[in-house]
Amino acid sequence: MVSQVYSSVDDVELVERRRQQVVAAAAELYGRNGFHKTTVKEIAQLAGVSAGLIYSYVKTKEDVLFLVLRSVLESYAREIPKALEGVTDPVQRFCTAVRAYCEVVGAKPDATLLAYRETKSLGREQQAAIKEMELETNQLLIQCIDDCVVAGYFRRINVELAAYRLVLLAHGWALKAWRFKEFTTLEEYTEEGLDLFLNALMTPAGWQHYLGTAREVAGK
Amino acid sequence: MVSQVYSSVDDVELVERRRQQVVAAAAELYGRNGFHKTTVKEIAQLAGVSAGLIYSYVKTKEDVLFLVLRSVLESYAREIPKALEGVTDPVQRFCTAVRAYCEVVGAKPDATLLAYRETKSLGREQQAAIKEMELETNQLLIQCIDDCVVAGYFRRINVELAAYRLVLLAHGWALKAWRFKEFTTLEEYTEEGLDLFLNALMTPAGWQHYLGTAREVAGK
Amino acid sequence: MVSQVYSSVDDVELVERRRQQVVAAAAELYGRNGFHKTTVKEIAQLAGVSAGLIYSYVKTKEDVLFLVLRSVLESYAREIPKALEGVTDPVQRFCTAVRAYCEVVGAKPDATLLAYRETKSLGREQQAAIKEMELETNQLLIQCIDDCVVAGYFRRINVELAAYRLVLLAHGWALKAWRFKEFTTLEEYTEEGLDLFLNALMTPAGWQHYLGTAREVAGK
Amino acid sequence: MVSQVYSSVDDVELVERRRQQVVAAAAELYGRNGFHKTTVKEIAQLAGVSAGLIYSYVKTKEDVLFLVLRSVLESYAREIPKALEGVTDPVQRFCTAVRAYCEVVGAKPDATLLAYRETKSLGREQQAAIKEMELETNQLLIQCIDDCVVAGYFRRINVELAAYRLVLLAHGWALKAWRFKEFTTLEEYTEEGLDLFLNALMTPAGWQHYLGTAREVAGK
DNA sequence: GATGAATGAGTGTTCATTCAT
DNA sequence: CATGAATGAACACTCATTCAT
Repeated sequence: MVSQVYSSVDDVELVERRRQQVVAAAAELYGRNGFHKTTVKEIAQLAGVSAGLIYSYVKTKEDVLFLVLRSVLESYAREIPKALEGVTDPVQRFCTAVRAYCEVVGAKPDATLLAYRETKSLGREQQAAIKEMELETNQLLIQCIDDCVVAGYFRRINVELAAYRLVLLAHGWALKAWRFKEFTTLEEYTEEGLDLFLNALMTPAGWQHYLGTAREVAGK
Repeated sequence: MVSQVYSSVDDVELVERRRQQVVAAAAELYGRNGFHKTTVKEIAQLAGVSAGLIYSYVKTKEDVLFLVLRSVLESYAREIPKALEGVTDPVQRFCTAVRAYCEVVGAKPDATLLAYRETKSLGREQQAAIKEMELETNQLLIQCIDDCVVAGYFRRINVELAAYRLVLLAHGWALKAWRFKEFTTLEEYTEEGLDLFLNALMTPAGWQHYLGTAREVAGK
Repeated sequence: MVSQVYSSVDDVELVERRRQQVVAAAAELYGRNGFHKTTVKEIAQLAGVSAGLIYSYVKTKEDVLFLVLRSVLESYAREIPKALEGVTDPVQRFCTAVRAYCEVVGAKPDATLLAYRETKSLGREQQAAIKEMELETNQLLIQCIDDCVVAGYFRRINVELAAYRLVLLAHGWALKAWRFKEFTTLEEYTEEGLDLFLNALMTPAGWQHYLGTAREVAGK
Repeated sequence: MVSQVYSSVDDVELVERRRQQVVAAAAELYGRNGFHKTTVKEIAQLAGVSAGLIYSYVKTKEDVLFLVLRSVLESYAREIPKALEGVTDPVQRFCTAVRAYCEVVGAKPDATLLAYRETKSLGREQQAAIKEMELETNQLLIQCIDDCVVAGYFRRINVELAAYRLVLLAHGWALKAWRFKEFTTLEEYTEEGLDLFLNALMTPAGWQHYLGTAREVAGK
């Protein structure tokens, strides 16, 4: 389903390496000046290659944007599962996922902003591919929430909607970072947000369980 | 403080009328194709005027974007106070403000999206003017929250941060409307969101008061 | 032969008055910014009329330039004969004509420059009309020189060529005024130039006559 | 001191070649239709390149004009010293310089006219650079005249003013060529002009020396 | 006669993309 | 595989000119 980007070069490893060069340069410039004001030549220059070369690894200017956005979304899809590794308790998994998401976004807020701003600059298919990837990430959160619901820790709520609220919690940092940075930190923002959600979602049984595991975690 | 846009035409009423024409057409096209892919000629055509005429009411293509975004932000600043008219109870005012914000966003989600996507396409000064307007709107929410805190109905929390969470609640609908529309309604989204916040913010005294006024409101 | 400029207004006096307004404003602006960089609106504004009005007295933008240049050339054709009034001695007439030409040019050097720069911006016919007027002015000089030749005061030379050298003497001040002003005056420039020509043109009889009349003039 | 024109292409030889192409085409068109009426696309077409290419070798349309004018002024600065090579006698050097100047102007009268007409279309800096170059050329004449003065051949006159009169002699041909061609030749125009100046400038010692060297030259 | 809003053709300039070397 | 010169389509913006009022 994820649409591929054509390259005239066969050597897979080289393709990967060159694209990373280009994507890094492009991400930098897109963040600074936006996609439309960034020229292919500028990207080439910052990447240390010729303008023509880019077209050996990509068919259009928009492909570069797609590669950049894909790499952002991939980092989400990579980091959250990584953070969840070894965490088994449902509520802990939920909290961990939320924190991980916020942290990934916090590490590169510009990248998240870019996705909001420029996804629409892609062609239909690539736009769909990006949305698809976002849905996959969301699925991770949905799964976490659902596990808590099934375990009786969370109330029976609209799971997908709840997941989106968490996504907005994470993305919200990026969207308003220019203001937030003036009076709070990512951690405070995340923890308070998490607290807000736990208050709203947790069942009495959930609280009992949560406080128990929290004590346990603290006891280690 | 709000930066003005130059017009070579003096007749204030005419300027207003023509700009509305142009802004309406531009908003439509920006929403459909984005700011950069939208041609001044396309705007002129949709607005039913000549391309040259636009430049009698605006100095640059970016000015048109500014006028569009300004009209969006103005609708926020207009609708929320309007909804609050005659509402005196602090908690009711809070709820009303949130609902009004969500509704105004829900009425033109594309416009809100546009602000997120294209504000950065403006020049420094106009960007600042837009942010200024956003802060003014936020101030309305901040005031509502603060009144509740002062009255003892809300816990003593970081008021501005809370306001931003509400802003994100409202904007969130626009940001993810493409998905939300598939499984929920604006009203459900808003009410559940509001509920979530009330749960997190309200003091016991607040609840007591709230349930009282709610009964009263229902009793009417 | 002199091409006319069409006006939709009949009242001759009004036409004259309006055109003077416009020509004065245009001359000022052409001198400052050149013909091409000057817009009709700018001229209208400086002239204190509406842009549309200009087109009641003129058919095209180039007509305005033509009127400006014509007024310059007319001032030559007016001032030189005026200076010659009452002067009867051939050599004195010659000297007077040259001095008058230099003075007219010196009074409005920008106008002369304008003629050099922008005559080519006119249409064929108007260009020809301007050249025609210049030839008429030159004819005045030719006549003066020829009278001196006939009287035996000047050597038998190519009269028209000599006339052109005098024209270039006069125009030369305008062409290089930016530099001349730094180390000489119009009068010194003129007198030295005249002296140069007299030296080259005068016959012995001419000198004898000239010194006699000069003494006479001084004696008054 | 001479302001440079930016080129995005590094290969010096290629830049030189392409610019010559463009300058030749532009000079032709400027001479025919003037700078302002000449389109960049027209230049490109006549030069046999694409419109976009011009902007690899030049930053603005005005840069093209500057290159054209610079090449004209450079030809003056090149041809006069070249003609003076091997000529040692001061008066002969003077005559040679004047003749060379007239000849180089006569070879491309349109180019000289162009300088008069369009220098003002340049930006401040480039205008200054052109004037600077003109002053350098004038310096050549000033030197020649001064040498004659120092040698006692010429009277003690305002050397710079005299130089300018010679410049106007040379340029005069270009300015009035449209008329001169009808009744004289460049050579006649030049020689008569030179004669006029020699008559005015030379001392008795100068004449004696001059007639001697002239006989000598004729004797060869 | 006078106004100035409206028109729309025209142009300088940019930049994604190609391709000969 | 890599370069960068060359192309040419596209677009913002200007301004002479018109015409309804």
